[in-house]
Amino acid sequence: MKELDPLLHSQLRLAVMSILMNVDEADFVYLKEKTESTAGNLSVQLDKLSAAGYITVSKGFVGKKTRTTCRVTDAGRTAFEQYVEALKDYLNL
Amino acid sequence: MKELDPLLHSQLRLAVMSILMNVDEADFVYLKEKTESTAGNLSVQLDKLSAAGYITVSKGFVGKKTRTTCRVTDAGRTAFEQYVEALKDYLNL
DNA sequence: ATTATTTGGTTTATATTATAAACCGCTTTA
DNA sequence: TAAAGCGGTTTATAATATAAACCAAATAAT
Repeated sequence: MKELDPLLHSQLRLAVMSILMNVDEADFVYLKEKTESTAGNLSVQLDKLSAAGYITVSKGFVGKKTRTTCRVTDAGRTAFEQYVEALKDYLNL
Repeated sequence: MKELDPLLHSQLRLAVMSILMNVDEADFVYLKEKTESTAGNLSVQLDKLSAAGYITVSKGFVGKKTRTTCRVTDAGRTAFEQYVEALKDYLNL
């Protein structure tokens, strides 16, 4: 049985990656709403994905307010796809 | 986004359930080999699945040696199927 | 026949993880 | 100018996964 990438095998990180796979970019507030997570938890998990090189996190401004934007990287995309393939074995798909 | 049953969202427990979904029953030694897990880890995770009512664990003898046999219950089957459906959303399947 | 060794596990300790709570700086509103 | 919100981060706590240590019974070796 293939190993399941532990970085992706976490509900919140997987949800974030899943969203980012489908949109060009998404900001912190959007991800928080979509995933129904707390800000603290989301912040931590984004850091981990970022540290792993699976996403990029960039901070900018929209007017006077800060805006944190996330994108999936090529490495993240590949990791996600491999994770999906590995999971299929487990799910009998 | 649907919640992912935390009992199933664990590599080893998922592997065990995945195996049990396909065979009528499987014993401890077989599960250990197939999942490449340590006995301690497997023992703990089988207990959890059993406590949740997802599997039954029965101890018997084959000759003079003990034999621990596991089967998935109807509740386990249902939970597994729901988990798979929920995951599909995340994986974009 | 007694002393290893192996088999089939369980229990307990530890490291990792997920999660929430508390906090912080900046803005807007009262 | 105080207080309330927004957009987060940091830190503490609870839960989880995992391995290490252990145990009893059976088999093998001396």
